[in-house]
Amino acid sequence: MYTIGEISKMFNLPIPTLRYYDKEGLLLELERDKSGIRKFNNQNIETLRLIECLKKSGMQIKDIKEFIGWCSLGDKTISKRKEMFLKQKENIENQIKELEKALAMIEFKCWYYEEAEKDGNEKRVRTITPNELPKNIKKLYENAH
Amino acid sequence: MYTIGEISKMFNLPIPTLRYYDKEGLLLELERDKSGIRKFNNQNIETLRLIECLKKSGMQIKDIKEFIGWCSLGDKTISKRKEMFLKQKENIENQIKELEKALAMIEFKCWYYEEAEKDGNEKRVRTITPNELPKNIKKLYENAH
DNA sequence: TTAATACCTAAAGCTAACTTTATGTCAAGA
DNA sequence: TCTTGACATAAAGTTAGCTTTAGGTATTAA
Repeated sequence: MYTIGEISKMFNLPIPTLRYYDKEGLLLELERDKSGIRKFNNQNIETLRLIECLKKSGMQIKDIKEFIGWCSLGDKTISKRKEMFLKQKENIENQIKELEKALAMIEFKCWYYEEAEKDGNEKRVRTITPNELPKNIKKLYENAH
Repeated sequence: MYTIGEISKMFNLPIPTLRYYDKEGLLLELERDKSGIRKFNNQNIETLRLIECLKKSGMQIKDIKEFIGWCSLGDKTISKRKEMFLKQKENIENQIKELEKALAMIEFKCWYYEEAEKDGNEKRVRTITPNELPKNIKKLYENAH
């Protein structure tokens, strides 16, 4: 059993954030001692790990809460929960694709400014047409557009 | 030259959002006609493409604005701009790594609920120890932890 | 000439996800 | 006994990034 301070260090989350998650209904099974102090068990830690993962993948608190609610309704919500994870999987895959497109653009810009820095100005590099670009840079340019 | 309505459709951004970007100083070189109507040229469109990319990669408006400011200061800010893109490149690479970790966790959960759905309950799948997991699933589990 | 449409501004409003503040309880050490 | 530190609550405040509202101008179509 862990106190809120210990969990705060464990997950690198401020104590008020943990209390906020609790208030929002993300930690349904969280117990208290006789004087009202929160006691986190391994189950709660697993839940927090999942919350961490879902948040990192961009899911909103209210949707995480909905999922947590389903969990507490037992076996009859298994399909719903599976569907949610399948959707979230697609979601993350799309995010990764989008980031990879952005990365191509940024890498092109890195090259661009590398050249400009060598020249001391942007004159030459600014007027290069896509066809004159080095092969690898051309690829970046195309991926970004 | 394009009107704000045309640009709105082109980028799939609401008109007020474009006006907001302008107000925030993200579209420094934006011209107006005699009656004050915004006229977007190809340069502005390039800027919007970059804004789109930087936003997609999680950069804040105020930082994009700072960068736009550097651009208007000419050659003496070339190194600064290069550094910004190098930092942003790392940033995106980290985001992708984080998303891949989250993806492993989510894929594990997909498998978990697939099994639970077959069984009609979570009993069996819940009590499987990491070592008993199928090889490919074990990998997901480990990547996620 | 009027009505619709597309533009304009300033300012207020909104939402998510915290974060801060003010106030209070409780247990342990000096 | 008193103070310190870790916990608690409710409620107000914060921030980013829009979005909506209210009111006005200018051009075109009937």
